[in-house]
Amino acid sequence: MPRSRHENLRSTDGQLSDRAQQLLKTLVERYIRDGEPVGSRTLSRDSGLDLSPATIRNIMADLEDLGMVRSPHTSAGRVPTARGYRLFVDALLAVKPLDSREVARLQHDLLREMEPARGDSQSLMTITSSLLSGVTQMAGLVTIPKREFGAWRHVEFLPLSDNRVLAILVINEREVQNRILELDRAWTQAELQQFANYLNTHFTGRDVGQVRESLLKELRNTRESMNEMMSAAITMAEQMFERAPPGKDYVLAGETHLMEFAELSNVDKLRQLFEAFNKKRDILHLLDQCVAADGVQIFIGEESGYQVLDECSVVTAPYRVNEELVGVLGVIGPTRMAYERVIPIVDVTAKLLSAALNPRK
Amino acid sequence: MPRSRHENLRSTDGQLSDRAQQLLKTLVERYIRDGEPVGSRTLSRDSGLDLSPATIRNIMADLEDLGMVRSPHTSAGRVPTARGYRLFVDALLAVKPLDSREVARLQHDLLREMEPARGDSQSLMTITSSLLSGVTQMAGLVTIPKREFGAWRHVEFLPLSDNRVLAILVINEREVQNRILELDRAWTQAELQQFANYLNTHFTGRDVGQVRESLLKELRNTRESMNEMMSAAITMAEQMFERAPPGKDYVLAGETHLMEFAELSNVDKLRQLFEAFNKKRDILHLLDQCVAADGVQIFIGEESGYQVLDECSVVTAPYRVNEELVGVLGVIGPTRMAYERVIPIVDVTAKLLSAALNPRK
DNA sequence: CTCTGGCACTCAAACTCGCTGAGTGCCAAG
DNA sequence: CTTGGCACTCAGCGAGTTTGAGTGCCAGAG
Repeated sequence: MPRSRHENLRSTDGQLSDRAQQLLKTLVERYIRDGEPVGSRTLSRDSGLDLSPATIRNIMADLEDLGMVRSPHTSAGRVPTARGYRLFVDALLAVKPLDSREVARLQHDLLREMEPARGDSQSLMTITSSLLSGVTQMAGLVTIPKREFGAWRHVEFLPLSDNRVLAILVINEREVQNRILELDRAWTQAELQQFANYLNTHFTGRDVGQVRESLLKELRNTRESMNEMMSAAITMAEQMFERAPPGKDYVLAGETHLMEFAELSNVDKLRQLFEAFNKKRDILHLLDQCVAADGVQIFIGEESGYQVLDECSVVTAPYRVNEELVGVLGVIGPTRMAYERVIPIVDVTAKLLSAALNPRK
Repeated sequence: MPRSRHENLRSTDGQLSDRAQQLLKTLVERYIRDGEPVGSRTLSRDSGLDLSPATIRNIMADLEDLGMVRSPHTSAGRVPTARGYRLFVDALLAVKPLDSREVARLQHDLLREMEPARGDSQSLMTITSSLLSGVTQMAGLVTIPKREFGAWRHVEFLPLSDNRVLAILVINEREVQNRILELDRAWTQAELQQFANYLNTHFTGRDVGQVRESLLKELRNTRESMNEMMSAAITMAEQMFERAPPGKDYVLAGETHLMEFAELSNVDKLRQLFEAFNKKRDILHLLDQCVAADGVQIFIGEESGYQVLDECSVVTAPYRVNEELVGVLGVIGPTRMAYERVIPIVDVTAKLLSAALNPRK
């Protein structure tokens, strides 16, 4: 139990008093702006509450007991903790939905960059990541969707040695994926051609995700009634989908921006962070958690559970194709970032990317 | 004209005396080992020359006049300059050709990693780059060859909208390249199929580079005698080769190692370096100069002409396919690197990669 | 002419000291 | 509950000191 002498600053359910919230808000805003511990005098001046520094000191002591703020050392001002940021972001921050002129600008920039890469979703991810990083001056991040989407265009099978077959699948206008299939027997080139023809006539123009699903269903339901050729063709297509695309898992851009922040000027910390980016595993795991939740997600500092992200926050939003969430994008920056600006940017960018990926346009 | 009072320490043609060379050698070795300015006393002890510190100081003054060494400040020892390193690697360094056990180890590691990626040269580059970085504890670097190589396997043309065609070229076992061709008129799927058939029957199994050359020749020589179909097919194939592969230009690995070096602990310098890696342009230009020269090439510090590489050295070696130099690989590290070790490693790795890429095995 | 010991000198790095100013905690009075 | 007052703390800064490694130069020995 906190030994604060001002228990009544919080209402009974553990919430903070309005006054305390207002002060926390001002403190966080100040700290985000200047990056320096905020003292009671400053708060007294800037909070608009007309309280003396002494009173504010009392309230700050309470906030400290609650773990919302802390002092770097005895005679410094207060700095928000992860928990303080959390409250700030959840309850105190008024995210204004981004000036429509700015939205237009983002959209314009994105479309301009995307123009030459139309139809190649890998490039779209890269471009979007760069845009995010450029506009926020932090690191941009876009996951490559695990689920395939887009219109089935064409498939081609080429025999390799040892029962192996190279499958080439063209999706959309210009997206080409290739896998190696390990089969249980060798097929002649003519047979493979037949399979490809069969699949192409059936599936061309349909959404790849749907194709995948209907393959599963069709195989189970009508296996007996199929002739050998159809059956083999479908088995191959199935295997093609099973082998996950070998590509990378997310596209990162503008990592170098992170080097400009004072709180990351520790080279060792920086190194660990960059190594985590390269290893990808942890970051990916974190991002996975964000695909599920609709809307903007925020991880603040230690909240993420990964030690390297100590002094970083991650702001993400999922993007969708055909109403289905398929990936996330976002930014990574110092905990001390301008959430107010970053949140709507990430939000809008996710929507713009969704729009760009959406087949009907 | 240097005002040294010991002109005779150099022989008439401007070379250094043996003694001075020996001292420079010891100095560079020391400095590479410890990273700290080397004083006259240390040299007197370690050079094996049986000279007093005072004498050595005189010689050092000469070396300083010649721009081989410099003092960080008055009362510090001497540190090699780029020119000093240059003389060291060119004349003083005895590169022993790497223990055959170590070669075997390298080869073993490389082959083990490459096994699952056989036939996909992009992956081979990535793997090689990682290996270089891992074994040298610096940044590894492999350029993607500009010239294509490998056996033509299969080509496929798919019509897109607006006279555009998606060309898919399969090389070797599993390497798939695709380009978009902008043509002067639309072709039907059947026509495109004919073109592809024609090209495949003619070229399958042949080296892509040779195909490219013979396309140029054939088109000029026999254009008149060809029927329209052949002519169109060849024009398309030509265009396919013209459009450079869209991929990246080099594969970098282990940049993070560079953060561990004291001379790069300046965050700002580090940022500039990493930005140069991302922009690629300058680095690529530097690497281009290395493809021509056979054998190991070394750029030391400012020699490269790029300001960001100030305190870095780049050690490269070209690799080849079919006796032809097609790309370079190498490492980037601090000027103060163990050249003696790095040079043979880069050399051998280039040979190993060449072997792995060589079609006849 | 070459080498060497000696000597004066320089300078970065490490440490101390004291000061200042921003800020705190606590208390007693309004 | 709020406030002014007071004692206290502590990082940061600048100035001063010491230390040690190392230099340059000189004069004498070989």
